[in-house]
Formats: sequence, structure tokens, C-alpha cells
Amino acid sequence: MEFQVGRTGAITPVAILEPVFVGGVTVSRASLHNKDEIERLGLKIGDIVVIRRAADVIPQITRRLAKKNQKLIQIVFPARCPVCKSELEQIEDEATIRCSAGLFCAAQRKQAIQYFSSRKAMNIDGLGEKIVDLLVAEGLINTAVDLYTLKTEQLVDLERMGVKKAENLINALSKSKQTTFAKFLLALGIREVGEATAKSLTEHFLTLDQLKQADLESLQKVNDVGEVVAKHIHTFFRQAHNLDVINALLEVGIQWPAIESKQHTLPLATKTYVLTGSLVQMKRNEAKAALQSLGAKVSGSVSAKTDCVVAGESAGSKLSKAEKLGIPVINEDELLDLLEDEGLKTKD
DNA sequence: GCTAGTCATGGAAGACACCA
DNA sequence: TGGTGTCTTCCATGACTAGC
Repeated sequence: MEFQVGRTGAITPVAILEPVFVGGVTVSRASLHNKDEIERLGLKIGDIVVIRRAADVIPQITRRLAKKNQKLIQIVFPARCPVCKSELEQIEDEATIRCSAGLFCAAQRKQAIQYFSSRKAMNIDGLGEKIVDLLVAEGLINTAVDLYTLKTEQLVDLERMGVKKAENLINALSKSKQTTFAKFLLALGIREVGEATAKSLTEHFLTLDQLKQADLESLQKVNDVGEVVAKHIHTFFRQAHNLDVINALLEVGIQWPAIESKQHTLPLATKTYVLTGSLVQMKRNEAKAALQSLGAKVSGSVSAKTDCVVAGESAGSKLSKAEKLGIPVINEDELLDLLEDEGLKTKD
């Protein structure tokens, strides 16, 4: 049994399994999500469990098998953060238990830097979990801002880091300085502000200064932003250390083009698309960006309000749900035709 | 109650560093 | 130079939370 600390401080219990062959792969770990899930399954350390791979991908414990004469140990949820030993807190009616230390917790700090550098945020190629761990452990970085002060000479001395890899990372960091307002906002890691919300906020406020100055009332006028999310955003921009980080990031040269409010004039404005399965001729992110540039909203889940599902190879439950709801489904070729018609892509 | 977004997850594939 | 090991990226899902 292992307890992991996520970016937002969420403590996630992970079951360590005796390696077992399921659906063509060997599974040795499975998330248990939270304390309630452990109780629902009635799990104890030493249990024999049934494993499945949800959608042939995610290992999941479906139930325990009751056996006589098993030596079982009760699972005890930690009283303190397993990394920084700070107190844990649980908001009433929330299943998630969180570490209260915020960025003072090393685990949350590392996760925040990883999130900052992730593809959908600042898109820093070559900066994954291990490299971040190493940079933090060596005292080379403490916040995302420190990434931009790194030099090739500092990196080449690190374990398993050659000249090429170091140069690639420095180039990726330099390249990441040219970004978009929405990606920068996402990279800041404000609670409940993901890709879609960041995009809505930037399209509504247009500039960082206007967003920083926004009060609770005006924040709630943005699509998908209610009382709770507005409070998270408002609080974030009222904390001095967050403003210091933002200013420092701008000082190292992070910039983005001005946003023009033109969504209503685009051909797919008001349409919601969902991508599922593997695309062969283009990357998923490229397809998403292309649809968004035509004004479409690209959602992660299918509902009755979805206008169209793009199904690639090995499409899973999203395709089934779309068919059940009678939502139009197109394949990759049809998507390429659509993009070609709008002058965005030419078929090979 | 329904819808949608966020978060966290593990394995496969590919890129790259290291070493003999 | 080629084999080996490490790391990153990509993927779809379930649980949870928030908005309407």
C-alpha cells in the first residue's frame, strides 16, 4: 500500500499488487482513489483481489475475494502527509483528503513544476517527472521561475544527462517563452482552472491585468465559473507570493500574442466536439488545436449536448455512448476533409 | 439530475543517454 | 556501433466536483 501526494495535495492510496497478467500486460499497481473506495471494497493489506483493465488501459480493483485463514492487516490512512509530515485536512462532504502545506510540501512543489511544464501548459519538451525530481534534489530549482535560469553547464553534470539532452531542454525552455495567455494561466495551477476554464477566462478578460483585478462578481459572469471557482481565482490573485511568481515569469521573457474576441465569426463556433481513439495522420493535440482554431469547443466527455464525435482507431466507450445518444460520428479522414475545406490542413 | 471539467492513473512506444 | 536502460509522452477511464 502506498499513499501518493498530488499537485493539489490530494492523498491518493495506491494498491501495490503481486504482478499479474491482465489483458496482455503485467499489472502491479492500481489506484484506490480515496478512503471511501477502500471502505467500499472492504480492502485490507494481504487481500486477494479481482483486477480488470478499464477500457483495456487502467488497472482497477473490482472486488476482494474472501478466503479463510488469510493474514490480513487493516489499512490505516495516514494522519499526516507522507512527504512533508504536515497535517491533512478533509473538507466536509468531499471524499478527498489533502495535505495542508501547499507549496511548502516538496511533493506538491514538484508536481506544480511538472504541471507548469506539461504539454497542455507551457509545453516544455523533455522535462518530465524524473528530471524535475533531480533538479529539485540538486537544489537547482525551487519554483517554475528557476527553470528559466538554468544553464547547459549546470545540466550536463546531472545523472543520465548528456550534452544533447541538456541543450534540448534549454532550447525547449527558451521556446516555451512564446506561449498563449490561456496556456500561461493554466500553467499557474489555480485550483479548478483547467484547459477549458483557462480558455474561457482569457477570452472573457482578454488581458492578465484585467483578470488579476476582476472581482468575484465579474469572475462569475464567465462560462463555467461559479462561486467556488471564482473564489479560487480571486484568492490566487490576492496572494503576494503568486503575484511575485507571475512577475518573475514575465521578467524572464514569457509572452503571448494579444487575444482578439472573434469566436462568433468562426465556422464551428457554438459546436462541441469530442475526440476518441487513436488518430493516425495527425496527433490528437493537433486535431484539438485545429478544431479550436475554427471556434469549436473540444470536450473530454460525450453528452447529449455534444455535436460531433471524432472516432479514431480502437475508439472506446465514448464512441459507444455517442452511438447510443445518436450523436454524429466522423472518422479521421472526414475530420481531415473538414479541416481541408476550412484551409487548415491538406491530406497526404 | 444531468452535464462537463479536472485530476490521477499504468503500460506501450519511442527518444535518448550510457556503456562495453 | 549496437545493446541496454531510463525517461517522456500518449492514451481512456473512473471518481469527484462544480455549474446549470
